[in-house]
Amino acid sequence: MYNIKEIINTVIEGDTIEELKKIPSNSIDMIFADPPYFMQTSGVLLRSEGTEFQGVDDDWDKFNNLKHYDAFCTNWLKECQRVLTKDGTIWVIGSFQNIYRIGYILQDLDFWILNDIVWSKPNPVPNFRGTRFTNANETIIWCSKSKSSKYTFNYKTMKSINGGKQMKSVWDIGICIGSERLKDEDGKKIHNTQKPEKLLENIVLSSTKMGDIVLDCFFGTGTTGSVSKKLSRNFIGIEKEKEYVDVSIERINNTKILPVDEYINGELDIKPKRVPMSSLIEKGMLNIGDTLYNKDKSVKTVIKDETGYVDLPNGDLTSIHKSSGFFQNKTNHNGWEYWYVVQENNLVSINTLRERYREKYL
Amino acid sequence: MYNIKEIINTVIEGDTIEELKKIPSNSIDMIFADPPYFMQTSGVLLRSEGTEFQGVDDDWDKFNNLKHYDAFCTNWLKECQRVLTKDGTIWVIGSFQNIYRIGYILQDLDFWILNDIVWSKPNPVPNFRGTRFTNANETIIWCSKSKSSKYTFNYKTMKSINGGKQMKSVWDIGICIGSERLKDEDGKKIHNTQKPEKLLENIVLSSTKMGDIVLDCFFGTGTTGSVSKKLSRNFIGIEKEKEYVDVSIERINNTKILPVDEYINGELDIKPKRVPMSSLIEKGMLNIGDTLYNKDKSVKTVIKDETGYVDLPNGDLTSIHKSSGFFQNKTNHNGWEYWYVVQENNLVSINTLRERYREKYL
DNA sequence: CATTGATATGAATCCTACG
DNA sequence: ACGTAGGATTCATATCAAT
Repeated sequence: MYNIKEIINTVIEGDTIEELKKIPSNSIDMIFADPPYFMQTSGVLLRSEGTEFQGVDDDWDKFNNLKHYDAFCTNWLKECQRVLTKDGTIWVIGSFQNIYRIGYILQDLDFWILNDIVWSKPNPVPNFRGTRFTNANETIIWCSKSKSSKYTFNYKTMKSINGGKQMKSVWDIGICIGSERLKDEDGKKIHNTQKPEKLLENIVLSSTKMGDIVLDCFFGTGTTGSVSKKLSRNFIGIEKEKEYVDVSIERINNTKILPVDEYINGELDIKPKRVPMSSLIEKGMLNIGDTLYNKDKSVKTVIKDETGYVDLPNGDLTSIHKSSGFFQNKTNHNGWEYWYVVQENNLVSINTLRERYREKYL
Repeated sequence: MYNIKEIINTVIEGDTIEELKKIPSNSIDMIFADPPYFMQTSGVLLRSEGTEFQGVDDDWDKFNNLKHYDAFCTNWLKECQRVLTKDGTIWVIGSFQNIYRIGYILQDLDFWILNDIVWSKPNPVPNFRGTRFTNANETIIWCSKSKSSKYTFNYKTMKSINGGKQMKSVWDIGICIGSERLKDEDGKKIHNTQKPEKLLENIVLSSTKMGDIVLDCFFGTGTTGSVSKKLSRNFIGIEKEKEYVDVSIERINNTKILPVDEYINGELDIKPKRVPMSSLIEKGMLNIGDTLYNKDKSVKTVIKDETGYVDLPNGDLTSIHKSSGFFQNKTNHNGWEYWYVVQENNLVSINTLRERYREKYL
């Protein structure tokens, strides 16, 4: 069994399942997995001008049949579930050839699907023969370890990155080409399925915090490691092929850690400490007997006890939240934004008092 | 067992699996299926202003667990496979809650996936609580009955509709709202999951020919029937709920058949009849012993026999296609466009001779 | 009539820290 | 583990009223 501290920010050369078995349980915050797709391609595919299209024809993508592929995936996904912390999440990318096997197995293992992200490619490989729609998408399934996991999702960070709108499950990202694509001395691509960094940036920024441990058990050229380093996360890579291990280590060594900004440190998603009404009363910022008003003073109530409960017209005692809901005839309620109090002849929001409390005492 | 002619362009009220069993084998050209998604929602979901979101809470979407759902889907998908013609195709739509069950079962039943289409929604329901990425996509899996099916795909029709570019597997289509959404007298939506007609238009136009029989075994409000009628295809609907049956019949009666155009009749995808070299020789348009040249006359060969085989420099006999490939040092080859023959002192493309043959004899 | 603004709503696995 | 209270949360489009 590995000591987790000794394998952090390293690439382990070895078989995915064998190496996963050596990682301690409940030690990994997030996993990204880009397994073999089992493309089941056969023969050569020619472009219309007669040249040969270089698709995925690697030995690592060969399986005897779907059932073998299922067994393989069940094995490594079980180990992934074991090594994840209880609130950890896993992302698995695939295409129509394999993603239905992956999704089915994930559900059978009681992973809980949070989203299925569509990687929509503006520049996909066209369908050379005109036999189908251009296959312009891959799917990334995002799951928590279990239904009850309190997973990390940096909602406001992603909303801000997305120009102030909720980020959707469809991501338009170009395939990995140009200078980002790793090539050997002859200019030949080193790996057939290198993923674009933008894809991993979205994944890492949305589902991890600074300092988290990200595991990629099909490391390839190390995109996950490089992006994790850039964004001040820790990574662990597992990769079977020595050639890829060497390439990824060099790539990560050449990667610079970015200056920490509000997206990287996730400050937009830090939740302020909770403040109960009783704390304001305890500090004398509010008092039992104080009258609370809504903004236009058309509604009022009185603080009745040290917990901050107020009275309703029928005499019931209840929280500032329930009471604000009652007076607005709504089922929800945020009393902090509804109620005001008169202090020194000014109408002051109790939310303002809460902010003062946080500044002074937290 | 139904007589297929008697159920064409009708809506059958009844249980999906029971009614499918009464449809003759190998009788249906295309199936569109929009099964229950088994959403597994619970409780109420409130918008931030406090009103309740009206999601899918119909009895037809309730199952005990995933295994029951799997068994249900296996049953109806098996019947679908039986009723499809050998070259028939099926489209099944779903969301992340169920589509991995569907895709897995389809593959286990030896359906052959042709594409997974992403229905990308510009106007999805937002995530009210900020807990995930906005779920902005559904998936439609398109399969042929078997790997060897010679399925219909109107490639050029779809390319033309798409402004001259190959149509991709990602479709941007808005959800069904406004006047297209069927409502009752009180203005309430009749069905919780009515699909947009644009979606079905793409499906019907791409994968069927005029006059084909389209089956929808979860007919709902009859979008499939209405679109099929508009586009001069035949439909059969199966629907359990009498309310939906009545609504769909009225809807289809009010649907007008569109004037047949080049998209509806699929003329862009009509393939010219194949003409063997032997036919041109038989009709005396070419003769054994004729010399064939490439366009600049730098390469030549001679027709050696009645099948139209020509000789290579090494003496081998081979087809016009293989030989044109040989001289261009390519693995592919279209001999019709490469070779010319001298007739009445003019260099004439053998492709021109083929066109003359088609005009005269086909 | 054109424009602006308020309101309604759609396949949704939609909260969580603390006691 | 479970109940409770604190507290956070939406986008595109259609319709209709008001200007």
